[in-house]
Order: sequence, then C-alpha cells, then structure tokens
Amino acid sequence: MLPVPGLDYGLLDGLLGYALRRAQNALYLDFYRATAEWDISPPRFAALVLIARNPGLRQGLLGQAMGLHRSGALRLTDWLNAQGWVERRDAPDDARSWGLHLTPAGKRLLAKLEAAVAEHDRALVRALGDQGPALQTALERLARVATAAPIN
Amino acid sequence: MLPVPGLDYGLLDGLLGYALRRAQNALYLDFYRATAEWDISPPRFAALVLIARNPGLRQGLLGQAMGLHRSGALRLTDWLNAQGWVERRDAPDDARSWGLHLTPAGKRLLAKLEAAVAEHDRALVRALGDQGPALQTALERLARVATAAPIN
DNA sequence: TATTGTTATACTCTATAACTATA
DNA sequence: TATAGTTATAGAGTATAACAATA
Repeated sequence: MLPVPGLDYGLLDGLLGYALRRAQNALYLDFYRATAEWDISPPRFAALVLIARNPGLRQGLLGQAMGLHRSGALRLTDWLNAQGWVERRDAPDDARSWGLHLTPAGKRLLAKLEAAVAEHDRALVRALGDQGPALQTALERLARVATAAPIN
Repeated sequence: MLPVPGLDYGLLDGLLGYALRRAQNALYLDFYRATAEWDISPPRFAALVLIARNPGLRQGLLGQAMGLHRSGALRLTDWLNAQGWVERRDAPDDARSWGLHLTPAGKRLLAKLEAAVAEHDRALVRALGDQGPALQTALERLARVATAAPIN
C-alpha cells in the first residue's frame, strides 16, 4: 500500500486516517511474517493473551475487550477451541457463562508467539528511533479521542 | 476496543502494533459516523479519490495503489460501477485494460464525501493538539519502515 | 511467454436476528 | 424482563487458481 510513484493521491495524502491505514496495512504484513509458522492473526493472538492473563474470562467480556459482537467472540472461541488451544469450562458463578482457559498446548504456543511478536514490535520501535515512544503515546490518545468524541 | 477496566492485557499493553490497532478501530467507527448517509467505506472512498485524480486509471494500478489483488480491484470496481459512480471505458493504448472514470454522479458524491472526511480528519488532528502533525509523520515513517524491513 | 482482466471459489472477520437457558 | 451464549445467515474484504484475450 505504499505510495505508487506518479499517482495523484489528492486528499488522501494529507489525511491522518489514511496514514494510519497505510501503517496498519504494513504492520499486518509484518505480523504475518513474524508468525508465519502458526496459523494465527492479530485478533487470534490478542484473544490468547487475554485468556492467558485472565483465566476464566467469559466469552462476552472477551468480545467486549476486542470490540466484537457476542457472535464474533463465539466464532473466535470456537476456532481456538478447535485448534486445541482454548477450552470452555463452566463458570462457577453463572450457569449461562463459560470460563475460558488455555490448554497446556495453548500455553506452549502462546509462549512462542509472545516471544516472536515482542521481538517484532521491539524491532519496529527501534527502526522508528526517537519517534517510537511518542508514536505509541499519540496512538493511545488518538484511540481515546476518536471514540470519545464522534466528530460528525 | 478501549481498555476494559480490571482486565489484564499483558503484553498487548506495551505493543506498538496493538496501540495502532486500537487507534484504527476507533477511526473506522468515526469514519462510518462521518459518512453515515452514504453506503461508503474507507477503501471505497480511497478508490473514488484515486479515480477522480487519475482519470483513465487502470484497474490493476488501482489495486496496486490500494494493496489489493487484481480480483479485489475488480470487485471494488464492479461495486462502484453498480452504484453508478464509476464507469469503465476502453483504455486507448491497451485493449486488455479498462480506463476508469467517475461519472457525473460520482463526482457529485465525491465532492460531498471529501468535505465530510476532511472535516472529520481536521477535527481529529485538532483534538490531538500539538501531537497531531508529529503523529502523521511518524505513521508515514512506520509504513515505510515496516514494509521495507520485514523483521522475522 | 507475460500481463490484464475475469470467473469461480473460499476463508476471515464481523454483523443482525431469532432462539434457548439461566438470572 | 434482561443477559450469556448459540444458531443461522449475510455481507465486506481479501485471497488463490484457472481461464481468455491481448501484448
């Protein structure tokens, strides 16, 4: 998605939103390179981390954290479960809910994934030099600002 | 996708890639709010701008600019054509190719869209205050760095 | 032989709506 | 009556593979 020489991008060139889109596209490609040996994606990775750090997490809360509808959290959980990485156990306090947990295989996988993803991210921040930390701060601010203050 | 209080995000909290994802998610929602009266999306909007600024643009080059496969550029063009916003004309120099052009209706639509999107983007930059311009520069750098230097 | 666009197909991500079981 | 999860379905976005026409 890098700029094609000779093409006029008009308004797009000045838009913060378009710069963000380009950056995210590039990072997606990088993420897939860094995790090529597993059948993983950014949402799948995020779900594994969240379940690992919050054992017994309910499906609905996983969806909320990831900005997904209930049905999306269901499909994601189904897939992770089919891979043998996540299991559903009865939630102790609510018979309607599941508590999600990593399986031993899921924990082993996540350890490798986290190492690969963290290294990948550190290399990016290094490549950005002194702009790296400021970028992260500004992005977090942007996420809050955009969500909190719908413009139109 | 904002942080859920009480939830442990582990590694995710420190990742540049995750901050980027949160920011993009928020901007997507904002984009849809800003363009709610038309059935538009960021890729559709970008395609309209590119075709408007580069009349006679071939489908393949549109795909390249947007990071799409040929078949994706085809579907996108089909859709814009079905809305009556884009038309395919024979390319003068290559009988295999189409030259893409906006219709009068497409031009009228784009004028309104550009106004809405530009206003939305300006409001975002304003909300970021003095971090705004630096963020855009850093994002453009990030897109180049990530694409140019695959990490793993 | 390579390229442009097309067709057919499929998978991921995500949503809506209607449903069941439980609170 | 509201909530958690499920089922069925659909649509956007994107890909691969095989194909026709043209270069």
